[in-house]
Amino acid sequence: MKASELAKRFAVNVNTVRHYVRSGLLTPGKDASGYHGFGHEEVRRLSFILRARALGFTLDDIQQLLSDATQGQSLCPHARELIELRLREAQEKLINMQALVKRMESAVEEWKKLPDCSPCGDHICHLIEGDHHE
Amino acid sequence: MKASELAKRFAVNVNTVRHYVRSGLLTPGKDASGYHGFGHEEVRRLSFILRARALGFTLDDIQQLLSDATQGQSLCPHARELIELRLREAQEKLINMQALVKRMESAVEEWKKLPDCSPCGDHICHLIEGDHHE
DNA sequence: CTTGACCTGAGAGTTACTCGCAGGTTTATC
DNA sequence: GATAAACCTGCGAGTAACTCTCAGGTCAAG
Repeated sequence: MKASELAKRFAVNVNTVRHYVRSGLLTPGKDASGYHGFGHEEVRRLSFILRARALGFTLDDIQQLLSDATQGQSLCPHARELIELRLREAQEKLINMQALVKRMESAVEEWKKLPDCSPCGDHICHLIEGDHHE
Repeated sequence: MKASELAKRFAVNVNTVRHYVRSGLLTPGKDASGYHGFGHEEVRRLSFILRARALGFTLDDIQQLLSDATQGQSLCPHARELIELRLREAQEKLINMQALVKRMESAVEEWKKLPDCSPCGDHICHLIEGDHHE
């Protein structure tokens, strides 16, 4: 199976597959003419990668887990540890995003009540510099 | 005023100031020995940049707005347009983040009930590949 | 046998910093 | 007045996870 076929099968961009190959997450063989040969093993690996990605693991985490697996270890303890870390990070990021969206929404609302500013020496833009979103 | 003094005044990393200089957002003069000279104008610009950044504008947006301003135009219409765009993007990102955090939280909960997997030929990790978070 | 479709690896671009480096400057000490 | 510590400078590279583009190789059809 070639990269493009694998990509189609999982509905991902072919460049994503190539990126995973380049990063060492996938290690397809090669046929006589230099084309990739993705087999069962690679299909399973990509499936695993996409699942893990959807759970918030970084590609580097996934690389570590796969490397645990090829050494015959159970990767579960490692996976449990990592997901808790990534979850905490994601929760923090979420809180920041929520605050940002709130700031942006209230700025949009406030700005509706304000006229456009004419340029003057004191400020660059009273909408952005105003104190209505402090 | 040198870069480090400006940075301290706004409590940002001095490298951030330098980054803004490199990107053309700040355009300090130079003194005889090659050190930056940040004056009132630059202080005002940095203040504007930080406010705009906190409202979700990208540095490229801010560059555009500042360039409008130096051409004597009112940048408000442009700012209104841009913030609506960035807000839509941020809302979408927020929704994705919320979904991700939810998936992660329920995975962590589910995994508590499951034992570590022993390696077997059928899967890489049943926690990650399992169907409990579909 | 040529055209067009497809494949490959490698390199660069994205965002907004952040860090490290080599070399120049200023200040304090002896 | 020499020297060392503590600054400053621009520049290059690294971060995450792709995505795009490119030149060059391969293959099937007409």
